[in-house]
Amino acid sequence: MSSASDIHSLTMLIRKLESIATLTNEERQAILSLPAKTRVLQPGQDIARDGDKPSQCCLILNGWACRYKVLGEGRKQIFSFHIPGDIPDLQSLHIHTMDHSLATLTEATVAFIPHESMRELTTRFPGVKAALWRDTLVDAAIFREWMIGMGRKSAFGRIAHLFCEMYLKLQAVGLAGGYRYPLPITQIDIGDALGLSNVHVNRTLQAMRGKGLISLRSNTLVIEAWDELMRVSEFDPTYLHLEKRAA
Amino acid sequence: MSSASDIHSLTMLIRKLESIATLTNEERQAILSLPAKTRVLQPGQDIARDGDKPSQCCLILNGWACRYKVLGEGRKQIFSFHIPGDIPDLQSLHIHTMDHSLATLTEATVAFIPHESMRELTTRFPGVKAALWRDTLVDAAIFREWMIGMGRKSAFGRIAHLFCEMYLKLQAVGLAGGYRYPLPITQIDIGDALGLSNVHVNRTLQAMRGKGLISLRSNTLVIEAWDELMRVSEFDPTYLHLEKRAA
DNA sequence: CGCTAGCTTGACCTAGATCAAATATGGTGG
DNA sequence: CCACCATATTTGATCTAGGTCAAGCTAGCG
Repeated sequence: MSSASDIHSLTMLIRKLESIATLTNEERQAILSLPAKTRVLQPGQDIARDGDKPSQCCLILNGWACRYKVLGEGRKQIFSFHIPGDIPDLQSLHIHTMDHSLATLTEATVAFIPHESMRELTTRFPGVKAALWRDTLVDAAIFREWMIGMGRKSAFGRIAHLFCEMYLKLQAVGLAGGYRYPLPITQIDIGDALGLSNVHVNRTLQAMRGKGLISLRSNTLVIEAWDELMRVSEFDPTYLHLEKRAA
Repeated sequence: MSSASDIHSLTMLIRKLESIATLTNEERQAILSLPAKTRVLQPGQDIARDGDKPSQCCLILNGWACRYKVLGEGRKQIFSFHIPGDIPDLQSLHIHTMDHSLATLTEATVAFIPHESMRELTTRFPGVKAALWRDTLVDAAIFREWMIGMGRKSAFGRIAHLFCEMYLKLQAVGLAGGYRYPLPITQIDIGDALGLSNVHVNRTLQAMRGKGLISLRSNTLVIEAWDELMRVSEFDPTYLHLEKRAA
């Protein structure tokens, strides 16, 4: 059942989908009437675990989450960071067993939407289905871009690329502007995402500060030289497939 | 228009889709009646290039292909290997601009299917649409698994993992069995896929041969110790989401 | 005010890169 | 059948980005 505040929260999903696709008024209305149960989660809490068979999707309303998998001996790989508007486990609609885990990185507000409701929605509105499929494809495009980083870029380029990517993603849903945004994750998280040790992330961040590319204090990232940051990281935003191209 | 030989070729697509989903008789029939233009391509030929806006999908009937992107200074990242039954540019249905390239690795037979025909098919048969969406999601799962390799595994583990993965994928469409398969790619290709230099790929392959895990001569890979290969590469086939689980 | 999670620094080490040259190998044309 | 060529593979020597280990430091919070 949707309450007044849930309706506001589903606006976040509309904003996200409209950053990569176009929706009709009817489709927006239908999304707004999705039933969603909202919960506030603590940082570091698992939302879905490797092996689970979820019966609902989760929409991030506030805070950050990540998808990850742990291997032996404390090795961990983060696959993606998720921000408000994202449905990080959208794939569970079509792939019934989780092959990785999903957890909050910060305190987070999330809305749970039953698969059943999602299926009704996508059956009635093929345009919404297309937008969601497209979202999973953009997701895959981001994975590919991270693969380039881990396969062929230096630590410096990888981190710089991540900072560019998150800026555009946040900006697309109205959560960043003026080349600055809240970055509420640890250097260990950055390392686990990019295949680096926390020590090396730390040293590389200092180098980036030293070159005047960024400043990062108390979880606020300021990009001091956007063009240069894009250049050194070989960042080309095409792969995000944003409808309204940002600066 | 489909000729007799095209009908045979679309069987390959059915086989692939049935490895990850179930199809009704009606759906199989509809797939068989897709129009497809078949062509034979030389090795190393681009099928679609970064920046293109394709109006058709390409189905691999014979040979191998790969998706890749080139950066400056000869650096190249291969994102995926594709084998018969795959539609490597399926995403072009929903993402209109290519953000990477697609090329043959060997001489290859491919069938081109107009987007329009794919759209008709998926509109009439939601089950086929679901199977194709699922295919793009499995694709993304494979990207994630490669990310684990590049981020957190040794060269040895990465190559071993690739060998396990390709065996199950080939087996799923009937192109491998008895722990052996044709591997018609160079050591440079393997390096470009896994983020390694050709020299190091070579040395690692020798180590794998030395340990009696594989043999590889004249483009034929024999897995001499499947269990051990799985173990050293931390290979867990769950992420392939195959309907009929292989050995 | 003290605890704890995160950040920073230093010393040292290693997997894998790079560079350069030598061999295979598999066609091709004669 | 052979000589030739281009493409792969293999080997050796050397180098470096980034890992590992261990110890301080700092800041926010109860």
